[in-house]
Amino acid sequence: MPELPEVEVLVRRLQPLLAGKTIRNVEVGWPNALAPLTERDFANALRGSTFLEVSRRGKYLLFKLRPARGRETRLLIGHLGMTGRMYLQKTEAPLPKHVAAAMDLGSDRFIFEDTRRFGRLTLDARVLEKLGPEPLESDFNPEYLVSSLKNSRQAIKVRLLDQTLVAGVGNIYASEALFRARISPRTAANRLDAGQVRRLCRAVREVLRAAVRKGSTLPIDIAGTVARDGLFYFGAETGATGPYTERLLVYDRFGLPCVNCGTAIKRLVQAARSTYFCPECQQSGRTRGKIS
DNA sequence: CACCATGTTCCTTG
DNA sequence: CCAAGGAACATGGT
Repeated sequence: MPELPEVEVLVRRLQPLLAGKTIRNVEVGWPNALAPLTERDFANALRGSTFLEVSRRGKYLLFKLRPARGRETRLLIGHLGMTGRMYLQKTEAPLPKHVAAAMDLGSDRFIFEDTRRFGRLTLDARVLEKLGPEPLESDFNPEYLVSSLKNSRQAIKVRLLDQTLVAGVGNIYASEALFRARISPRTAANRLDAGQVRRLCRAVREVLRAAVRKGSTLPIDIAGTVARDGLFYFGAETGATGPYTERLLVYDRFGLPCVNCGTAIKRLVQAARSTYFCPECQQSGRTRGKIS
């Protein structure tokens, strides 16, 4: 479930559930998720620690912990990869099949499960150093974007996925942002004019903010009485009516009519990832073609 | 068997 | 040194 909005919504929901809880024990189902720590070092470091605060940086979840001994707080860092989920379940409940790590909190158990195993949960904070600005903060602005894009001939869609440019945009919201900015995903980054960069900057912020807003109103089952929550892009699991239905305007809509002009949405592959766009609304180069 | 999937990192090539 | 492309990581769904 992992782009910035999904992580943000998850963080907001985990915060009140975890704050003040102490880790009594740790069970590990997939030691590689903890790298470079070993299973034993990980468990020893966490056992007895208390959750102070849950926050986010890009697509990473940040768990601030007060250790059992000593005054230094510690930072546990989570990444959901492609299929990671985090939630609480009752201690008596059976562990899920693809559990990477589970933390016993007393009456609850904090679960990190991940079928595809691209996710991570580690005390190694180096990954955070390389991240670019937060897209919803003020240092992500047109001036920054102009100067960051001017020396790259890479397609703008591919640039948006670079977490050192901006932290938290993934494959889905990259397509969505370009659609809203009416920019072709194939345009070389250094060929965007100032107006396009300004539109793109605003589109990225709006698309992410809107997704956080929608996710925040969803009745997801983070407490884990049901194994799955509804916080997913396609929303199919809990009956995708209501707020989900029109969440994504181009992503995964190949062949379907553009919501602006009715032209069939196209799909292309860039950097081995699918890109969806409207060939009519998103033309490369100058602002040619009709505007809706 | 084929191809697809919300992500990141490492290696190679130019 | 950098930019860009591709493979690798691993599993499941269609």
